[in-house]
Amino acid sequence: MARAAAKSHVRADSSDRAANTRVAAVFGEIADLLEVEGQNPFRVRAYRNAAHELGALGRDLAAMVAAGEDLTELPGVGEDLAGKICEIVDTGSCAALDELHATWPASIHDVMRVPGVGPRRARTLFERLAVRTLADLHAAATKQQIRELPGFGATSERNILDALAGLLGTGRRLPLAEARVHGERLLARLRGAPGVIEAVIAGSYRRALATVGDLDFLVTARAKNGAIAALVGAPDVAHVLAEGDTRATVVLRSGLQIDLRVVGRDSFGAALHYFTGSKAHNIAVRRLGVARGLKINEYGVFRDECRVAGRTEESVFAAVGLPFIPPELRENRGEIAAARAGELPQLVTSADLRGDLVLVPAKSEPSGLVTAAAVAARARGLAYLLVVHEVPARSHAAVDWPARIHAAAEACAERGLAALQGLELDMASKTCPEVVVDFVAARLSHVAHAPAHAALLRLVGPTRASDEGPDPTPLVRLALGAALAVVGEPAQLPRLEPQLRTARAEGVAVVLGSGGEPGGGEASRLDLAVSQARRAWIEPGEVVNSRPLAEVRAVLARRGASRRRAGP
DNA sequence: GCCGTTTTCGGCCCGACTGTTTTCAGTCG
Repeated sequence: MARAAAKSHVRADSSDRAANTRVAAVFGEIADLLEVEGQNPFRVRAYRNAAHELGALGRDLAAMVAAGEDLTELPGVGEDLAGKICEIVDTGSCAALDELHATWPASIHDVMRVPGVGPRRARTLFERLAVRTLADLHAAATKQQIRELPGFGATSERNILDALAGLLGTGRRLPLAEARVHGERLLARLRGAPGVIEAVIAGSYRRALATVGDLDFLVTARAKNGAIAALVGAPDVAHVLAEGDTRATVVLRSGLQIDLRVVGRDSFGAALHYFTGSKAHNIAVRRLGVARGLKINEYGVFRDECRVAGRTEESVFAAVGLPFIPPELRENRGEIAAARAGELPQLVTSADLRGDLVLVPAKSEPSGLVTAAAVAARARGLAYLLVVHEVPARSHAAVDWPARIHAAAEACAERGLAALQGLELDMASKTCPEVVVDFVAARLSHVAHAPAHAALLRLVGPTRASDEGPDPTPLVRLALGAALAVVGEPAQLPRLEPQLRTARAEGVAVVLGSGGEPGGGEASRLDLAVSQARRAWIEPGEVVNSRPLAEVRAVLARRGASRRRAGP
C-alpha cells in the first residue's frame, strides 16, 4: 500500500485532471461491456452515472486519493467504485475491465455506437458473425450476412451501411452561434406550419451550451397539424431517421441532427422542462417528484392518474417545491439545492449591461471599427464603450497612437457614447507606447508576469473551438484586483464558461463584451458572452460593465492610477 | 452498483419509433 500511495502522490503533482478522464473512460467502457454481456441494467447505469459525474468533477481525483479522502462522498460512488477509483489511480488499470476484455474486444465499443446498433445487436453480431470492428461490420453488411440474423433484416443492413458511410449525421458538435442560424430558419418554418401554436428550441441550445450536438424542437399544436410534415419536408433535410405522429428525427445536409416533438398545449411546460434537460437535472427533479408521490414526464406532473401541473415550466418546478430555475443552470451542479434554499443567483441579463467592449487590432483603422460598434451599442441602448487598442508585441512601423486614440474618441462622441480607452499589451511586449489613456490592459496566453499596472486582463489561446484548454485558474487569478475581459467570439465560446466559473470562484470581476466584431446576421457576440456568464452563475454585480461609467472608471483606475501614462 | 423526507431492501425515468414480428425487442433521447 505504501508503494501505491507513493505512486499516486507523484501523479497528484500534475496539475491537470488526467486521472479523472482516465477513471471516467474506464467506467464508461465497463458500462458498455456489461451491457453487451446483458448484465443488470441498473448496475450498468451505476457505472455510467459515475463516469459522467467524475468526468465533470471539478476536483482532481488523483489528489483526493493521495490525500486519503473519502471517495464515497462523491455522487454515484459507493464502496465498490471507490475501490476501483483507487486501483485505477494507483495502477493505471482495472482488473474488472481486464476480465471483461478476456471475453469482449475493446473495439466492440465502436460497433455498438453505430446508430441503430446497440449493445444487444453488437453482441449478436459478435457471436454469430465474429464482428469485432467497424471494418468487420462493413464487410458483413456488404456480404449481406447481417440480414440473415434473427432480429435483423434487409432494412437494418441498409441502415448500417448508410451509418458507416457517414450519412447519418457527422456526430460533430456545432458551435452555438452556428446552430442558431440553422435553428432560427427551421423555427420560422415550423411556426408557419398549419395548426402550430408555438415552436421553441429546447435542449442544450436553450441551456446555451457553447456547442450543441443536435437541436431539439418543441411544438405545441392542435390535434391535426402540419409540424412533422414541415420538418421532414424542409429543403435542407438529407435523411429522415424517424417520422411518427408526435415526433420526428432528421439529419440536415450540414450533418446537424434535428429532433422534433409535438405536444398538446396543456403539456407545454412539462415538455419544455423535459426536453431542455440536462438529463442529470431532470433525473434529480423527478426524484424530488417521486418523494412527493408525483410522476413527472413530458406530458405533465401526475398524482396517480390525475394531472396536477405541466402547462408551464413554473408549474412543474412549483409541484416539487422549487422556484423557476433558469435553463443555463440546469446541469445538476448545485442548482436544485440552491433553489430549495432560496439561494439561486440573480443571473446577469443583456439588459443589465450599460457598455460594450471593443477590441481594435493594431492593423485596423480605429474609426470604422469603433463607429460600427458605437452604432450597435446605441441600438441596444448602451451608454459607453470600453475601447481596447491592441499593441503588437513588436512594432515594425511607427504608430501614431495619439491619432488612433483621438479617432476612436471622435467615433464614439459622434454617436453620443462615452468612451474609456486603454492600451492592451501583449505579454511579450518589450515596448510601451507613450500616450495618455484611461487604463492599461494585457493579453495573456500562459502564466507569466502580468503587468502589475494592467487593469483589464484578457486570456487568449489556441482557437480550436472544441478545445476547452487547460485549467484557467492560474491565469484568472492574475486578474485579482483587476478585471477579466471576456469576449463572445464564437470560436472561443467553449473556453469562456471555465474562465467565468473560475472568475466567480476567485472573486474576479469580469467585463462582458462583443469585441466589436461586425456581427452581420449572426448571433450577437455580446449576447453570447452573457449566455456563458449565466452558465457560470454570474450576477450583475460581478460584471463591471453593468455599472455606470464613473464606477467603471474607478474600477479600472484602481490599478495603475499612477501609470495612467503608459510607458517609461 | 448506488441510495434513502415511505427505505439497509427494493427500487432505480419512461415513452416513441422502427423493424421484424404476428405481439414485441431493441434503440434512442
